This record gives sequence, structure tokens and C-alpha cells, in this order.
Amino acid sequence: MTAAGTRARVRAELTREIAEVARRHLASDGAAALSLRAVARELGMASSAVYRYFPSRDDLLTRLIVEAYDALGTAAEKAEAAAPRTDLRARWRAVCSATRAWAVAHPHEYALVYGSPVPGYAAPESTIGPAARVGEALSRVIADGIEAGAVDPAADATGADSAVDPGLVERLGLSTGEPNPSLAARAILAWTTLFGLISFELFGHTNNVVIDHERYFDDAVDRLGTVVGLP
Amino acid sequence: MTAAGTRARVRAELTREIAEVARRHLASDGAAALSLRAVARELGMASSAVYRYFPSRDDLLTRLIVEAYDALGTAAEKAEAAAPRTDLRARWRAVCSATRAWAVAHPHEYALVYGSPVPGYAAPESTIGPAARVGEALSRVIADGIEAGAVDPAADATGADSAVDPGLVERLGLSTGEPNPSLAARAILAWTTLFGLISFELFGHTNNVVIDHERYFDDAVDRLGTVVGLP
DNA sequence: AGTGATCCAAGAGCGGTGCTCTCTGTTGTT
DNA sequence: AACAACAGAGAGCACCGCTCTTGGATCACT
Repeated sequence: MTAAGTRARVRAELTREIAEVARRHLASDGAAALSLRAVARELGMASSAVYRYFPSRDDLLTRLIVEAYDALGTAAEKAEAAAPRTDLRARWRAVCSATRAWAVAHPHEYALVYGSPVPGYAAPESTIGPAARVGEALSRVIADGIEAGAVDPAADATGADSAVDPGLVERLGLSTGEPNPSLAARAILAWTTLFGLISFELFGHTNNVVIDHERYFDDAVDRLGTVVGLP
Repeated sequence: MTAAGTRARVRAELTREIAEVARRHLASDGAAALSLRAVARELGMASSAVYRYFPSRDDLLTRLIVEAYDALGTAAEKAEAAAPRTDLRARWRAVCSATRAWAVAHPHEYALVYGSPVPGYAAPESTIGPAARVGEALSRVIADGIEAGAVDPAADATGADSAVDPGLVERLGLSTGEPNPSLAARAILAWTTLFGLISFELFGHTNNVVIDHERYFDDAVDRLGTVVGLP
């Protein structure tokens, strides 16, 4: 009983250790250069032994993907929680800035989850939840604004909201009972733009265009706040 | 003379053919799976022979990158040219829609240029010009609007424009003589958002979020047009 | 026309990759 | 104590990028 628990614990520990080394390799060399053999070498074990813990390189990558999503989500949520509840703008900025800060600090992990998908690799179900955390944090700010009456969900409506999954809209608290919850498309647009901004910066597309990335980013975030109707 | 010309022509032809096969492999399997050996196999030559034409796999990739930028730029420019000169909104939409259409039709090539950068690969100078074409097309629409008096560059100004390279602003025709050319940051934001939208769609982040991608995209593009002050 | 330089393609080979299979020793269970 | 599950090692397969050497073909120049 306890013995079996021991064995399982040892196994879990080694699994964690492999992932840890892999994460370090990923951070320094990028996903494409992540090599199972190199990880095994660093741990002083045969490459074949690693397959006892991760059935394939892709499974190792999946683990790193989930860890990255969770690290980013935690960073965003913590920053949001530290802002005054009633200051919607501050909370909005907190989520966005924390997201960018994490991305700048972990460019390779960011690229792993928000860059080109690995060909032939299909993200498993287990990544969906963690991947949604930043978007949910943004939605929560808007939803609180609607609830408090500070955000008018019907203002500036277009027909695009029906292009969004209604179940999701309901779940995020952006629904208003109307058949056309006009804020959803704008919220998703803001979410998309947030990561578009970060990706362009990290991937170097604004290198000869934007001089002061942080200032440019902060201004864009404020514009996005206005787009989603924050006061 | 003509003989030397012949040899050079044959060489250029084979170079083109290698790139052509590589582009097909890229389109079907993605950049990560692009193998010089596989290209050589398909052409019936030894892998070592390919190195006479491309000194490394990265140089082959560079060629494909430039070709992708140019194909995308051409598509956007052609679409823009087909819209009525005075209809700024139509021209704006044309550029955006053509960009998305090209990306959807060539997802792997799009991912090559707008996805995660290849680690250890630095884009050479030669890619800068082609990479700018879509952004320039967007700027041209705005600049024409300013010149025609239909777009007020001073409206809705924030301090973020000084975060943008002033030389670039001048070159794009977005300057107004003022020290603070207030449209620049918004134009770049629109440009960034355009590719953020496409990337999120192609990389699957909006899979369980947006139902009708085209409609959602068109609406977002219209919003962007408003952001940059189009009438 | 002959000849030396140049170019091209091929082949072998190096060190690396992901992954599989087989074998051995250990460890937990009964 | 016997057995079954498991962990690790090693060899091996097919592939990769890239280099070096070798043997022909082709070119340019005297």
C-alpha cells in the first residue's frame, strides 16, 4: 500500500524532473530544438528510459504547453486580483500588462502556445481549460462592469455577435438576455488584439516600426478597454 | 558568352525548381518538416548536390519566406487596386480580406512568416521590404484619406504616437507636420490586429469561440477602419 | 585544339534526431 | 520465497543537416 505509493511517488517525481529539464531546454533553445535525447543526457539516463515516462516527444510538449498556459493564466489572475475591485480600467490593464510581462519573460514558452502550431500535433482536450484563463479574466472584468451598470452591453452593437458561440457568451457572463449580446464580438476582438500585439512584438514584426513597445502597448490596451465599453 | 549565359540559365532554372518543390513540401507538411533530403529525392538528385544551389536549409527557408511575403503582398495590392479609388472603406476591406484569403489558402506559408520565428534563424535584410507590403497598402488608404480631407489625423489623438518611429511615419504619408502625428499608432494597431485576427483563426485559438469566422472578421475589419478614422 | 580551371553531381561518412525492441536487474506483491 | 510488474540500458532502424572527397563534364583561354 504505502510501498506502491512510494513507487508511484518516485515515478511522479522523475516525471516532474524530466519536464523541468525539458522546460529549461525549451526556454533556452526553443520548441523545435527540444530533444528527448538531450534531456535524457542531462539527467544521466538512456534516451529509451525517458519513454517510460513520456510515450513520445509530443506528449512531453503537451505537458510543457499546459504548464505554460497555467503559468500565464496564474500571472494574469494574480495581477487582476491585486487591482481594486471597482476600478475596471485598472483590472483590465493589470490582466493585459501581466500577460505581456509573462510573454516577454518567457518568449519561447509563449511562442510554443501562441506561435505556429507544430505540424501533425493536435492539442489534446486537456489544454483547452488552461488556454482560456486569460480570456476569462478579461471577460470577468467586463461582466463585472455590466453587472455594476458601468458597462452598457447594448451600446455600439453590430451584427457580428451572432458569429460567436452563444454558449460561450452565456458562460462568460457577457449575455444580456437579448438574442444578440452585442459585447461578445468586441470582447473577443480585444482578446485577439492583446495577443496580436504581443506576438508582433516578440516575433519581431514591429522591430523597425515601434520604438517604445511598452508605451505603445499600454496605449493600445487603453483603446481596447474603450472598445469593450469600459468607463 | 552565350554558353556562359546558358550555364547560368540552367543553374537559375534548377534553383527555381528546387525552391518550387520545397514550397510544395512546405505547403503540405509545414516548415518544421521541410527536409532538404526529401526535396533532393523528389528531384532525383543526391542531397549533397542541393548544397550547390542553397548553402543551407536556412537559405532555402529564406527564399520561401521572401516568396511568401511577396505572394501575400501582391494579393493584397491587387485587391486594393481593384476597389474604387475614392471609396476608402472598400479599399480598406479589400486589403484586409485579401490578406485573410491568402492566409487561409496558404496556412503553412502564413505560419512560416507570421508564426513563431525559427530559433537560431535571423531574417536577413532582404525580407524587410516584402514584409512591409501589406502594412504599406493599409497606410496608403489612410494617407489618401488624409490628403482628400476625409480623414482627420488629429482626431482622437493620444500620446502613443511618439512611441512610433517618426521616419517611418513620414515615409508612410501619415505625418501631418505636427510633432505628434496622431494616426500612426492607430494605423499600426490596426495592422497588428489584422494579423492577430488571422493568426488566432489559423492557429486554432478561436476554434470553440467564433462560429462564423468570415463574418466575425469582416465586422472586426470595419471596426478597425473606424479606429483609423475612415469615414 | 589542347589544356588547365571551373563547375556539377554523387557517395561515403559524421553526429545528431525520434522511436522500438530486447534483454537484464530490481522492486513490490502475494 | 516465488512471481509479476516495472525501470533502465543498449543496440538498432530510418531519418535528418551538413562536409569532404572523388570522378566527370563543361567552360574559357592560349
